Amino acid sequence: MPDSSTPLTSLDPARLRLPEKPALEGLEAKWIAQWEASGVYRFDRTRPRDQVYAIDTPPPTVSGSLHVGHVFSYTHTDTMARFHRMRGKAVFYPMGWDDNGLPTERRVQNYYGVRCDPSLPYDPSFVPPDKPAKHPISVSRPNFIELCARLTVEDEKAFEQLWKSLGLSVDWSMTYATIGRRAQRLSQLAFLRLLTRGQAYQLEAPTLWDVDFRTAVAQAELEDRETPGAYHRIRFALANAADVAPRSSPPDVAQRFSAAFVEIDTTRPELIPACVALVAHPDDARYQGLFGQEVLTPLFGVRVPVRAHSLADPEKGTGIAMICTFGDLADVTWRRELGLPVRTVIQRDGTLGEVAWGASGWDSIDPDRAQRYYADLTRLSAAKARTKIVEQLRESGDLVGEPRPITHAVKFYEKGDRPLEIVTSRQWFIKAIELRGALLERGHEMQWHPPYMLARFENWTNGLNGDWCVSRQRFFGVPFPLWYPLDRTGRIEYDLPIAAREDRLPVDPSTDVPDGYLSEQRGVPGGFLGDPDVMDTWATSSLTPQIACGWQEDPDLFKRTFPMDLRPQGHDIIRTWLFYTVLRSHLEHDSPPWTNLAISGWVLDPDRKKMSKSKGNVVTPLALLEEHGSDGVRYWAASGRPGTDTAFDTNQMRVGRRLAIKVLNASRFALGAAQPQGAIVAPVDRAMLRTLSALVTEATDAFEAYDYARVLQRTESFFWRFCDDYLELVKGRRYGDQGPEGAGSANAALTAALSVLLRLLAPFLPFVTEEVWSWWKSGSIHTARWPDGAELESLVTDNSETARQSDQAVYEWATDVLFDVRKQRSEAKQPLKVPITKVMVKAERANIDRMPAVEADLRSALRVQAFETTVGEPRDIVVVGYEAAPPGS
RNA sequence: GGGCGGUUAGCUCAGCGGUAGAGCACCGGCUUUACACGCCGGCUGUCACAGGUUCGAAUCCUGUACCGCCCA
Repeated sequence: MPDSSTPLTSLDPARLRLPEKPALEGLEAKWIAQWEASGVYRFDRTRPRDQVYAIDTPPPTVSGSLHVGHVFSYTHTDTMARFHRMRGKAVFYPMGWDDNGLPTERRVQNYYGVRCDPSLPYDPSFVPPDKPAKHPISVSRPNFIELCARLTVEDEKAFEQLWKSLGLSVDWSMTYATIGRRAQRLSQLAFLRLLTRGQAYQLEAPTLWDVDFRTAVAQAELEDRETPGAYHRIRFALANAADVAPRSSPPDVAQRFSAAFVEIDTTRPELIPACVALVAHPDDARYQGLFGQEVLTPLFGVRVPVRAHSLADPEKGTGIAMICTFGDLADVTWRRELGLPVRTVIQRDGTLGEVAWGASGWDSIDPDRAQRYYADLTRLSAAKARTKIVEQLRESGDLVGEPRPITHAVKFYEKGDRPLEIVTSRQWFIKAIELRGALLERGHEMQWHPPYMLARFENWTNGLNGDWCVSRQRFFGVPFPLWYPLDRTGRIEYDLPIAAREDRLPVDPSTDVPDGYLSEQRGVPGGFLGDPDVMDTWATSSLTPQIACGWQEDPDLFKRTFPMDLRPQGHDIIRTWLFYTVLRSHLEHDSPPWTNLAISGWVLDPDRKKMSKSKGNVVTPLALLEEHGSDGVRYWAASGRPGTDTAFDTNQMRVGRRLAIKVLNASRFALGAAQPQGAIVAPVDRAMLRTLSALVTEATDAFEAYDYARVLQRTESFFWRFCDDYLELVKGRRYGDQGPEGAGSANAALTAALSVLLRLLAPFLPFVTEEVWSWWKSGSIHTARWPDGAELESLVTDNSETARQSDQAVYEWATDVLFDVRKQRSEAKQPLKVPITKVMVKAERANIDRMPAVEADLRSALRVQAFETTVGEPRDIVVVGYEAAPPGS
């Protein structure tokens, strides 16, 4: 630390370099280059764990664009990083890029005009066309991933430039990418460890499924959307009653048995062919007689039982519902708990599949009739099939009344456009549900800033309804490091997965060959097949602490950085990134991944809506940085308190820019005539320094508590009063009005205050503070020691309680007089250059006694020729007159 | 339906048990030797509403309303 031993008041006139007219323009370019060259933000990996401050930076999605929301929250993190660096910690502050996953996949497809076909072999000589071809070119998964890597490298350069412009004090020698080789290796390694410990398993089960992306999705990726729909009242004939009628009776005959119908309400009538039972609440008096009986599905004539289950809601519709394969998650539960058969009609592409009515599992009392109706539904999407079946039901007389439109919450994949279906498929899962209690405890082991964000985590953890489905039927992602043997008939033996050896990772099972096999054996009986899926991108992102800290790669680094000190992130991804990272760390390290969580709010547009690209209200950050200066933009961002949503406000950026300019000018003043320096003896100087000392203590405490916004607010507020009152008050004295002793005191106090104020502001305004620091100090302000209150107080000889109170009272009295006289001058509309001839001061004895200590300062600051004092109350300060304006002015 | 946060000056927000605050906006004045990217001053409020606790409530408690978010 170059400056740590330099006394606060030291000022070497020989090295002082003051610009004529200081300006903010060009400071970003100048200091970014300087910082890079000198390596001020480089992590010192020789320091022991307790001297390290490790930050688990959110890797931004590179295929998207950066927006003000990023600028906002990354600035918060940077202020904290800078504080801890100045506190003497070795700050471990790497940057990751999240290039893994669907958004990149889509961007690469469009950019190069390719599509991924995982069945193709790798083509090492493949070169993408200059322009996308009319028809997409099919490429292998490794080729596709190469293209993803190529494009994301470009995106990452642009991101890095922007982050540097913003002044993030990241160590740019430590970056990682979530699709990079290291991240892939660690994702696969961590997965294999889970598999070994039985914490990952595969299962063929009903899973939430997006029919457009044709992939499974996890609970955390769902969102409810209010969607228009309709209740359809459908009648089911009692099977016994229907037996009375001829089997092929036309609808009008069946209607005669109207007493023998039960009516249900459904929003998904297209699932009637998938119906396996009806269900009502066991206590529902209306249906007691029906339990155990059978009914016939309309149109298809399938006998299904009526069952009782407590999950059935008597208040909903008619209180009795149909159970289908699968309409929603309740259907999945009912099927499992009631032991019902599976009758799947919805396929993975979202259409209704072929069914052979009358065949086993598709029994019907009238297969021909069922087939006739069903033929018109086959290959229709669920939505179209719904329209069609409503016509059919109306025609058959099984639709009671007309559909009643409603709006209801429907589950969607957060990136999807159509409602999710539930499809039975083989997927990999990581255990989570049995760990709920342990994870809640982990939540309590960490410090949350703000604390109430813990409730979000608890809320989510308590609401978990299944294990984490981690397999995705996509391409650009980390593949599962697994193959499956094929038996003699070519059947895949899922129960005997072949795991890759750890020392081979990362592997791509679509091109790599498992040990003991030849590549010719891929896909042939007796051979093998690679697992075709990739992992959920969160399965990689949930390992950012392990990736950044070098788990299983750099044990020395890992020991010095893990568990990390801080995870900063947005509250929108508590249930995903935060939750999964806690889960993985719990499973792998039996520890929370961090000690502190700083949760940022959102940036809201003027209509109080979240700023987002889709809403078209995003401002490009680069333009903002150019217009308001990086320090100005950072000022706005840092005014947003932890966890609080904050309005996008260019006005605040202007205020921040003004603050930065003020720092330049005030510094120039403070340093402009800083000789002679002497003992700090004037009461106002001592009072100012003690107030500043209290500010330092408060700021340090607030920063320790992650309340950076408070530090900024308090420091700014002090700084402005410092400029407007203190600087004005001592201006004449520091120029020598009252002799060398008075000047020496003022200059020493000014120098010390400036040194401290610059350092307090450095985490927020890194550019302007570094610039001013460079005028008179060696080394970077960003590695200078964070100020400390005791050090400031030590400049003042007498710190007795009496001296404190007395100096403070003198300072307050001086500012009272300053204010009263300024006000009268303003009301009299007299310019400052016109001297006031006399001010009559009537006040309490104590304050009159304080006059001599400040009178000379006040005379100079206010241009008062004389004060005339009398003891008395009430206090009365009166400007008696102004000197006549000089002739001709 | 459950949970969390919010409601303070025209706007953005701080204050969270002791006489209502800041910045911006607005109005008036001032070239003042650090700064006109500035300085000095002025105006602005049933602290959402209703109860309660307290000598005293914007602040603590209970309830209501509205806004936002999370979860089901």
